[in-house]
Amino acid sequence: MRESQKEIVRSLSLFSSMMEENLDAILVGSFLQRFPASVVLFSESDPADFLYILINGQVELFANANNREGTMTLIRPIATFVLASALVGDAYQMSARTLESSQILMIPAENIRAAMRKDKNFAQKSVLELAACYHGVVRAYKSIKLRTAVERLANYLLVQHRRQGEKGVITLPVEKRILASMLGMRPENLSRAFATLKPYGVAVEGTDVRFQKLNDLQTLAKPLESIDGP
Amino acid sequence: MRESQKEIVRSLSLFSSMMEENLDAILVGSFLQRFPASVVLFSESDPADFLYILINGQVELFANANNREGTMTLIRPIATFVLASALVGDAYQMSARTLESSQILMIPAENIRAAMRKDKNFAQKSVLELAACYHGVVRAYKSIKLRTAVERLANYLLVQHRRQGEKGVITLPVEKRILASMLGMRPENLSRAFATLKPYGVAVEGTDVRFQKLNDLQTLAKPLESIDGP
DNA sequence: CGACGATTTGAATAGGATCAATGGGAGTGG
DNA sequence: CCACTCCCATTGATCCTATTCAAATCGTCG
Repeated sequence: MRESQKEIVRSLSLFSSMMEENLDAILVGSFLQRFPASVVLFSESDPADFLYILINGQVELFANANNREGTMTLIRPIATFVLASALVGDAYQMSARTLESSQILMIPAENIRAAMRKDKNFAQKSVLELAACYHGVVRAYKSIKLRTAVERLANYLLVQHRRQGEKGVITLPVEKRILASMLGMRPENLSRAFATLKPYGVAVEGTDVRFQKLNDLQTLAKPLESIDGP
Repeated sequence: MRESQKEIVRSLSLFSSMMEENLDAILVGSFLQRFPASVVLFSESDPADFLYILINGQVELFANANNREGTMTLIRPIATFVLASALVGDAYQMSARTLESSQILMIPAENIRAAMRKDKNFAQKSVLELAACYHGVVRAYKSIKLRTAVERLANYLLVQHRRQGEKGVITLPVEKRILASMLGMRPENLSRAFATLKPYGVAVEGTDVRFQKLNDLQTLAKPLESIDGP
């Protein structure tokens, strides 16, 4: 484990205030690996042997049932994923695959559990991190239960617009196929949802989306802080 | 706070191994209250001032958006709810209402946060509890994303059947109206879903449901451990 | 250039929602 | 105790959303 990698780990709030020796202990047996695109890192129900940290690239967490597959969430750097499973020590709840070539740090889950037992501060940080994860799924759950496909897309676009700096245009961070799955629809339906938003000033050009009537779009989307953030 | 109430709290794994003095400290300012049915305890976006413990009765957590309302989950005794919000100290993510007359213990959220800072063991237990909550929402999210309404109902029935002791008959623990909302459908659609399951040996008699062809029902439901539990 | 996958568009279908009407209990008040 | 009311549950008819199947177009990469 090189110093530079340790600094990356420390940049995460989960590890930011961890004592040096505990952080060193966590990183024993960890390894950084580069995966090409479209590699399955693990599958749901595999024993959760590692906590993952995405250093760069992009990862999709997805799930299968009844011959159907759905994107649960997307991970972008720098962030941990499958923290809950690693902390509890049971099986992964979702599968993961790289969407692009990605550098990923893998930390033995046992190290994480040991740290939780030993390091009070880390346990507290874990509580906050897990609460944030929980919050995120609850939002996604509300969104799919209470909104139509077009509303979900409209709100997704508005959230991205805010995150990307309110420039009147955004770049979709993933393939539309994946975006469709994340929003709980088929690719065909996403195309049609974009078409439905055209009268609301949404102009799609490849991976770029331009907004010409933000007020109209907001009126349609009816964003809620409890789902879409502040 | 009477001794008997303290014992109830201690019966929860979250508090089971907490030192006596810390438990006493948590319960300062807590109060036990009986609410009639259909009382809203709090609404999403209210500041999370309390951790709730349902002693008896039944509580529904629900959410609103766009004039629609949906049941997020049901709480049955004895269990805490809104732990994540209480631990983090921001707003509730869901609203809550009693479905029956219910006894509820309300613990000031600040006490919970103080305990997390002070009591390493409690922080660890909180991690496990939050991970379990997270797991639960992920299951619900998978279910609604990957299954049809009939499949969700079939799997719900099988889970209840297991929980109620595999007797070939179950009693629905909630009104069908609420069950429908929890499964992400309209009451009318739940009726039709039950009708669809009739050829699979599902016989509804009021709040009782009898199973006459469990194998057929399982074949239809295709239950998965990662969604429906072991 | 050629092949492959992603995206879009069209047509038909299926799954749920909505609207409307009826029946069935539970609780209330006379 | 009974009539009345209200809400839940069921059923039918219809509408709307989203999926499926099919085909055409576009882009990218080898």
